[in-house]
Amino acid sequence: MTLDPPWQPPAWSLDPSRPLYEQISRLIRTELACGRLAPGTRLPPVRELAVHLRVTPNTVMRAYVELERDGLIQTFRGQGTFVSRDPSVVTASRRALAREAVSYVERIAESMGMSVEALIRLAKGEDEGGDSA
Amino acid sequence: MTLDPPWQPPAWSLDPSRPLYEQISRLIRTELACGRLAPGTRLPPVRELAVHLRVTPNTVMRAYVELERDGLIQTFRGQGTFVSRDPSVVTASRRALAREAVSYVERIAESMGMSVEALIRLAKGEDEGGDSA
DNA sequence: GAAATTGTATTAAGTCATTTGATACAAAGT
DNA sequence: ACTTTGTATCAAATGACTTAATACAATTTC
Repeated sequence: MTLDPPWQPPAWSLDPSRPLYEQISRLIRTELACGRLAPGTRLPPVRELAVHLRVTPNTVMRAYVELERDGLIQTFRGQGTFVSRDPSVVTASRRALAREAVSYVERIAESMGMSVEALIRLAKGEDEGGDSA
Repeated sequence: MTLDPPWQPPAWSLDPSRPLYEQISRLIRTELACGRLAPGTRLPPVRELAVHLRVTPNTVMRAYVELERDGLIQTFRGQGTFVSRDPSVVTASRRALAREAVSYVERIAESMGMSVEALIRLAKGEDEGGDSA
């Protein structure tokens, strides 16, 4: 019995706007955070994922290294790459992604001199003033 | 009577993480959006701002071109560069910045399979489940 | 009109991160 | 042994960004 494909990336979302290795690691990060990638799941071998994503094994490797540096995955020579079995890394990853995104809007909101809530309201279409009364 | 400095950038916030011209245009965009840069205000000459920011006139020019392409500023040879007098561009710029930031979090939230509100709550520290009752 | 100011255009070069491509080695499984 | 898989290294190509220098064009100022 041959090994069945361990996990397939959900979509072809690699664009040249940002580094490929970053997009790859972010993709896996997200899949892990939302539970579509269960703890302990085996990831595709670097060579295989490289072919699938049309990049060099080196590039996939760079993404894997980054993920392992952050404790999200573990690699074993000859065996493969696996999502960490520690369930806390999932929640940690969720938090990290959430914090990253939210702190981004917070930065923008602050530079524009408004609250995040106001920023969202503004984006959604309501007027901006607040002093219309 | 000599021309007094038209407008001075608020802070030295140029880092190598992103393109310089992008940071410059974003800076002006933000200043315009939050009203610190009034319509019709004259911007520093490319050469002057270049010296002030320690970059090449070319780089400042690239930022100005980008801003003019979006209708936020207008340039006149021999006169200088001015913020558009059209007050609607301010509100449009506000909206654009807000939309950009919010759509970013929306994208992240969606990829994580949650709402923006939940994402913010998660980032702020409360638990994620919601089934804790 | 001459000079200064300011925007615009062009060209060559240099820097840097990213990516490729190739190759070799190391550890685990069969 | 042989295959699979991760790891390491190196040279090269690519491309975006930035610098630097220079010249030209329009407007203001003298």
